[in-house]
Amino acid sequence: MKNKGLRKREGFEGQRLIVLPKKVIADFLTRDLVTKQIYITDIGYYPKAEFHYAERPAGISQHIIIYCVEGSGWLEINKKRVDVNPSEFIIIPANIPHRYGAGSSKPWTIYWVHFKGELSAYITELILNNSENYKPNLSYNDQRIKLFEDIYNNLEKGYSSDALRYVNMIFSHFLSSLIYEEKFNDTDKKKGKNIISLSIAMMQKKIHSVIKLHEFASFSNLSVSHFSAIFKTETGYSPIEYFNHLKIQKACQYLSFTDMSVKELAISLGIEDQYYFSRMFTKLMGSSPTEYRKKNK
Amino acid sequence: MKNKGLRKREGFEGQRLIVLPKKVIADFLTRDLVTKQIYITDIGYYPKAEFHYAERPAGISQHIIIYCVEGSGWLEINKKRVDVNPSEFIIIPANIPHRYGAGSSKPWTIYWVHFKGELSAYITELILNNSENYKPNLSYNDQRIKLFEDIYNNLEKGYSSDALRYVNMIFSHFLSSLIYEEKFNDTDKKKGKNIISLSIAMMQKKIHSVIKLHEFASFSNLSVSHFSAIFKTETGYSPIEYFNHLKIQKACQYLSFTDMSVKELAISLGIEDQYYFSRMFTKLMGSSPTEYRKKNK
DNA sequence: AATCAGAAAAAAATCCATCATTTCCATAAT
DNA sequence: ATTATGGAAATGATGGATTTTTTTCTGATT
Repeated sequence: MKNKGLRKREGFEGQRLIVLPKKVIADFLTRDLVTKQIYITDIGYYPKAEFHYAERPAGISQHIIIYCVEGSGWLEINKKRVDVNPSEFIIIPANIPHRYGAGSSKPWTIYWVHFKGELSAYITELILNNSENYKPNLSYNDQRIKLFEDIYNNLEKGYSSDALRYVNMIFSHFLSSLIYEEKFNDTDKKKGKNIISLSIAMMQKKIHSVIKLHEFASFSNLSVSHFSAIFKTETGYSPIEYFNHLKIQKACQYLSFTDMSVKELAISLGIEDQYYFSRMFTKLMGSSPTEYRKKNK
Repeated sequence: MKNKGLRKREGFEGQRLIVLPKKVIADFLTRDLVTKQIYITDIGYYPKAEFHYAERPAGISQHIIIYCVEGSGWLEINKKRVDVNPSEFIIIPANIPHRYGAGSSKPWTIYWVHFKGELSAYITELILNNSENYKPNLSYNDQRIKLFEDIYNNLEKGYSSDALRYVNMIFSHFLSSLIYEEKFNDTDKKKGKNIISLSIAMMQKKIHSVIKLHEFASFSNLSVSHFSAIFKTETGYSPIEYFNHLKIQKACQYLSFTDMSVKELAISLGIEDQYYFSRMFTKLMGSSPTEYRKKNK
């Protein structure tokens, strides 16, 4: 790593890389029903890839995905120059001229993979749909990296048809995570975290009672004014307004599925004054409670 | 569940099931390049499925996979009777006459899925290769169940083309785990071999504490200098640098998915000085912690 | 070849200070 | 009940100076 001033293509301390043999590609990957859809041809990891540089005036026949862990780099494609920073991906479609390289001050650390197959162009396109400037819109997720490492580790063990099929099926999963960010992240993580969603959960639980604004506020350990303010910016509604919406929603359910009178209904939702309830309902739903019941029963 | 003596096909307390609408199958799943390879038509979960019973004298056009979590059941296919016990899978190829049902004393709890697609017959065959009596040779692995639940949860949210592609690409991963048991289980097990991956595992476990270099070294029974040296050649990073990277990655997750303050975060990662943490983060990720949070939330 | 000890050089951690930004409350107006 | 506003307090970002730890290097030992 001491050849300052030179651009190099391979050889970094700690690097790992696997290039699938031509024979394996020809004999198995392009023939097997599973792998011929999508298969990896090369995969690797370059830590602190000083002077890393690649120039391909005619592109290559594989699609390329690069994931930058650290440091920075750049990509030049279609006369566009794209900076690449930590926790960003880039995708380079097959047969498109391009150049890329590590940044000079802080060279990037990257995972990369080349792939082909009958479905590859289509998938690449889907990823590009979720991208800006060849960078998919994604946030950090270590599950994605685990998939990558799983792939790498299995390939390292050899090229049995088993391993190859297995690896490329996981690769599908990996690719899907680039196409559909939100789904990939959604699983269970972002529930019950912040003050606002906690408050909303509380509203849902206490839908049958009267709760004053200051109770919500003190539940959240915030002053009334401040609580109000952030609630509004987060949800677009002020707290009580939101709470009332929930109540009206509940009312709709009761109207459709029970025979409760409007008065009973109002009381069960903690709204003492049935007339007030009726007016509120009408204002929100466009029709009065009984009208609504007629229409929806 | 009180209809003793009767065999029933649907309806168990706590059951979950999704049947993809015919229209979705016809309009999207069989047409999209990705999904037409493999797509799910039905998926579900039946807890304690008392009197569960299905008889299909001509089979059905989808392949079926059933995973038994608890209790027991049986399958009759090709004149063979197969007992099904906890943590076992069974696979039933399309168009083969069969019957199956829950055991009478301890009825099974099952996950199940029906699938079709151009590749489905081939995949089914591969799974059968790894099976005895229609039972894939597998040991318990909860990652597999997680994949299943991920699939279920995403389907539950709707049938957008995004969700459908995503789900069926994970399904690929799931299926591959049935074909290649050893590989699927291998991921973390084989890590325990060399000193470096042991150290990294330790880092991951102790991500919340301060650990000095000499502790890592003595943990590995190596001198500080030697440990440092081999760590660097293997990973491309020096030990503490690597450890810090892990911490920053963790920080990214917390920033995206929680409302923890930067100070709390720093402390939770064993970095007493929040200012130092902030600087380190910025240096590595290119943006300060709160900037990062804004961008990725 | 693998390992260690020791020392110099490099980098990381700590501490302190400063400035910018955000959060928060009290008050008043709507 | 909600929104607007000003000022106080807390939090966060950044820089420099200093101390501590880590990294790297060399040569010696097993």
